[in-house]
Amino acid sequence: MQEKYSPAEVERAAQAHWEKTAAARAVEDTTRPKYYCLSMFPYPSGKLHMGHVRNYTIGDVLSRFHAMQGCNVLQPMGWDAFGMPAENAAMQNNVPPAQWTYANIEYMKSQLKSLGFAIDWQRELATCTPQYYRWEQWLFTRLYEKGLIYKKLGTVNWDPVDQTVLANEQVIDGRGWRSGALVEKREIPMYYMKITAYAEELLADLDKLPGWPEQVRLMQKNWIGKSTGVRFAFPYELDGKEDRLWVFTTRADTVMGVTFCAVAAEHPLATRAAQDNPELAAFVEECKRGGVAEADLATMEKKGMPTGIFVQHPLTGEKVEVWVGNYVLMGYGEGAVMAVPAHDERDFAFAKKYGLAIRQVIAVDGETFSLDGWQEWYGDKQNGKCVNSGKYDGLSYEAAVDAIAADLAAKGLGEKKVQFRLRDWGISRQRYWGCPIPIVHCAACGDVPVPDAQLPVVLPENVEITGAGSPLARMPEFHECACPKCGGAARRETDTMDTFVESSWYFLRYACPDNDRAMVDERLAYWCQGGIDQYIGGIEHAILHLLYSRFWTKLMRDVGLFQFPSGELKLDEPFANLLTQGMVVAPTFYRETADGKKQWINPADVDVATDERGRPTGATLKADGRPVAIGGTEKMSKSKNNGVDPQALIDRYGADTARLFIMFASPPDQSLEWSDAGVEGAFRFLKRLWKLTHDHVAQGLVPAFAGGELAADLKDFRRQLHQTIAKVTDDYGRRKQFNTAIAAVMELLNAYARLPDDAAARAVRQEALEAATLMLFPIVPHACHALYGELRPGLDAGRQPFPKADPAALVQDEIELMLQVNGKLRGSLKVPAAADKATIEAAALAAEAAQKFMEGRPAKKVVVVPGRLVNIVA
RNA sequence: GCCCGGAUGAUGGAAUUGGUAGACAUACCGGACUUAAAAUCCGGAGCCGCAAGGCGUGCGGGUUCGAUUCCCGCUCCGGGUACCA
Repeated sequence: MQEKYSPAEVERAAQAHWEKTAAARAVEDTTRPKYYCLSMFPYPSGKLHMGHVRNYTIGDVLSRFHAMQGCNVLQPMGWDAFGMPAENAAMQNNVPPAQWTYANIEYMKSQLKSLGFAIDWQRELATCTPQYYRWEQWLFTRLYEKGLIYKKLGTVNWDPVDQTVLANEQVIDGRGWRSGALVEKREIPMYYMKITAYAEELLADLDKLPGWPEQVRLMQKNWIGKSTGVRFAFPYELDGKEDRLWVFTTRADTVMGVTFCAVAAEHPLATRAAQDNPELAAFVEECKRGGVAEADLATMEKKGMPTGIFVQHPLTGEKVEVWVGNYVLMGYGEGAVMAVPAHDERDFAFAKKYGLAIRQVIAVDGETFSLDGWQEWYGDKQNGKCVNSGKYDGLSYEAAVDAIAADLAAKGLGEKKVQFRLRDWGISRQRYWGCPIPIVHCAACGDVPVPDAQLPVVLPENVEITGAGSPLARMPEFHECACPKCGGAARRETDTMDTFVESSWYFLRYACPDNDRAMVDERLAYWCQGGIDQYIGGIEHAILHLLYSRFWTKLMRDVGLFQFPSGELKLDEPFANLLTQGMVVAPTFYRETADGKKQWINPADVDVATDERGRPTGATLKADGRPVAIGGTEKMSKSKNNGVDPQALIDRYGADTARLFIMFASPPDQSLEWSDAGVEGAFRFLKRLWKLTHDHVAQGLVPAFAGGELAADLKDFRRQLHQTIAKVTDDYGRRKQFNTAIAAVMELLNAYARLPDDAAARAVRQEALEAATLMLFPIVPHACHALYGELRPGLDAGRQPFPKADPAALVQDEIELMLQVNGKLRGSLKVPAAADKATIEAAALAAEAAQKFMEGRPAKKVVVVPGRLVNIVA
């Protein structure tokens, strides 16, 4: 055995062995329990970053651990290959997106391989290949025919200079990122998926997911946002025609306090009023400026202007003026809201600003209403009672809502309605690098889905990206086509799909990536029975990706795709267990260019000066020594250029050290501020493990301890060994917390190093090293493969069962209890493990430390916590 | 703005169900080995205090024999906010 630990050699040999034995190949096998361990597939941005290493190491640890527990493990990997960065790169470097993407995939795959993950590469898929996306197009046409996909207008960010639609990320302070032009809202036709038709089920089924973090279920619940309210109308007459202004409210109990209504700039009433009011027309135009991101809309200054149009209050008949408000959005609900300034904080601020009437209709006992400022209780549903509300006076929230809804219904002006915050999913993108939407537009036949025989609609790969409009729209060879129905000249849809669509079903395709006749086949029924056993990915996907994936699984179920000749796969929810890893965050650095844009600089290219508390005080660019600005600490991303490439770490210390270090740095669900301080420690630990094994092996192998009498110190050590096995098993299996598992093994090896250097200890040493290498194998598989091979020549560490704790070794005769007086730690006492409560109490009261701090007072109470402590209250 | 998290020594973190706060590491300090250094090994260390002891888990309150853990109110940091993925 080599005396020195040399990771490069060890890792090359272990990887060659796994390659030769096809160790990671997953084959359906009904004789063993399956364990489908899925990590979120990466966007091929160029290089791996630390977030990837963390994500995929967690997946690999769980995969390898479960394989050692006897499971048939599937750990696949693929590429979320469509997306915007490829187009940006194309503009910057003049390389077609496909070429850039495939080159990135090749490099990142080599990085993943060098990290030694037990991935079944035969199942690799990339979403940008027609072999993959043809099935997405195929399902699209099915859903279109079922009415689950439909067309309507949607609002987008429009860059008037580049003549293109911008992503929210590309709108910076209301301007286009490249042109610097003020962004406008524009309404364009888009395809929508009817996710709202599944809102009830998506909400209810959250209860079927005990293996998900409560946090994520709560976020999804709030996102879906089920609320019961009242949809009702304000009647009005305009231009000689009678009509109704519809609104929705969850606070129908306050309807008597309505003093005005507000509509979106695009609302028909606003459009009509603007016709003969140039000032209002200008305001409507102003409202259309700016982007569509919710965060911007919610934080901007609320502005409004009266339309001069009045509607009738549905209960009192009173005249209510209609305003245009920049905070009301056409796409949400009715595009109009009722305003009750006395009991809604936003309406209150608006009314104060424009001097509109504020009418109190809710009172809470002991509280005094004032028009001067907003108080929390004004919106209180729990304790409020109606006042100034005529016949509704004195009613509680629920009683008032019921009575008012009934009265509105009697007049035919409204009814109770369940409403969701969740909106239908707009999937059209005016971009090139995405899956083409399989629709043909025919003047005679309308929108015609592409027939199966003509699928896939292949995305042309040799294109030039200019950043202005969609290249597909400029390619007649792509969009000129014959109508599948009538054969006449027609135009192919040039929009592509949201890339969230590809990531909504890739995990099902891993079961059968090679099937060119069907989207999924029977193999799905094997791997996905009961759901995917473990899904691991970043918490940033808690809502969108996970909600869309849940939705698509239900769609595929309802299209009948889970019915196989061998039986039906019952699958309502794709992911049985979810581990959301915390973000790996890093500081951002930038310089402003002459035209005021931020140029992001990688942390690796920056020197940071800190004060004595380690806080950054300034930063300079390594290349020129001149200062750079320090931005926020954010998740590692391509757009902020703050990703840290793990390659330098792997090259210097090896994959095992990188894996060990990132697992030891913090528990997986916690966010992690990147710093490589401590990498040396991880490397040192592996060197130490190597040396301890070497020194033992050099004295000749002995059989592992298998029973018999031991001296007290060896007995204690064995107890620690088996406690460690129990703890590590629990940490890997139930807790999924790896830093504490590593710490426990470190402690074990610290104790090992203190064992006496005599013949009696050798069998225990053998037992401990075998167990330690197997316990660490899931985290540092290369080193442990080599070490175990030295300890047990001819045996393959990865194929060994995980060590089992021996209950006999865990037995303890005497235990130590902490001794508290009045809740403060004052000493400890040793008692027999079997001692009863009375014995412990007596021993505690007699203890010197207890006597001293009781200062002669009698014990009022003695609390005994078995196995832990005694607290004397004196 | 809204929804969801987080905050513990100089640093990453531990304390699993309300029961020894600071395990295990990093950095630091001291010692051994060495001509010397690196590597390695051993030891020290929350803060205040000579000690006895006191204080201490972002801040302010509360519940409890006992609170890092539960409740109420804040501050700051991170994630999401529907076209970044």
